[in-house]
Amino acid sequence: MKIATWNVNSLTARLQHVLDWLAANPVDVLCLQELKMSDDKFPLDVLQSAGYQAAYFGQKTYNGVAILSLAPLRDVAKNIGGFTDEHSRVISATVDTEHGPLRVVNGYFVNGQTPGSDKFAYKMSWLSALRGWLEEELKAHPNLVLLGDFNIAPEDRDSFDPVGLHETIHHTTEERNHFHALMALGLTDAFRLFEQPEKSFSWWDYRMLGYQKNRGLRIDHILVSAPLVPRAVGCTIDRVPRKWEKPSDHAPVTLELDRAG
DNA sequence: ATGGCCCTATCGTAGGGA
Repeated sequence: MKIATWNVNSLTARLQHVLDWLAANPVDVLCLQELKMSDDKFPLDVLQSAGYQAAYFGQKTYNGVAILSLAPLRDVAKNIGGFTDEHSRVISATVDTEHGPLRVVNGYFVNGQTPGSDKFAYKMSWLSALRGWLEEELKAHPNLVLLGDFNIAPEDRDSFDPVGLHETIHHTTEERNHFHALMALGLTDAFRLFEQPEKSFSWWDYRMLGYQKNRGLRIDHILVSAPLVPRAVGCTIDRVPRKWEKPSDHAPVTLELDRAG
């Protein structure tokens, strides 16, 4: 089965791209971030017509996350347990696979704007809350995948300019420590389980011909719990939709579990 | 050298993104 993540930068603006991408890449589960719409605007009908069920958690203008799935979704939960958040940033659900239940945790992590800012402080407390909550979630759900837009480039090789952007947003030691703390819970960066091209990124700035010059960051991730590691057979970034007209600034990332069949 | 785009909300411009 295949599970993917994609920050679409407005589902209103990108609905046709999502439908086109799913038609070409019929993944079992697609996690979306930055819906930028309230729940009453969610295009459930058209997604169902494409064969997908959906759990969604939106808000007006900003943020918003959804899980699309060919198979039924159950036990849907919103945001981080025990953490009061005015933003709609996390949605979780369980999908039943041939190898048992899979808990899917889809997150639109805080951007943080600038180290030292209030928004950066919010990012740090949000990440701390996420870690504490996930520690318990992993006990309840051994087969767990945490995926989404992390807004963290975990290593220097995940940035087009690690020297020039040293200790700037997405590159700070504090953010990377949080990423490592998630891995210390027993999560593995699925992308790095496999050989990958150098300068593999999942986001490129709209400005400065970012995509054309491959000035990007790898900030969209799929982390898997220990029982899923031997089941992983591939993890790839699909740059194709980044070349489409009026694209999202992010590309989808896909993990394949349990070789098709 | 600097900043250069896109989306939303809303109708000229501001906030946010990364």
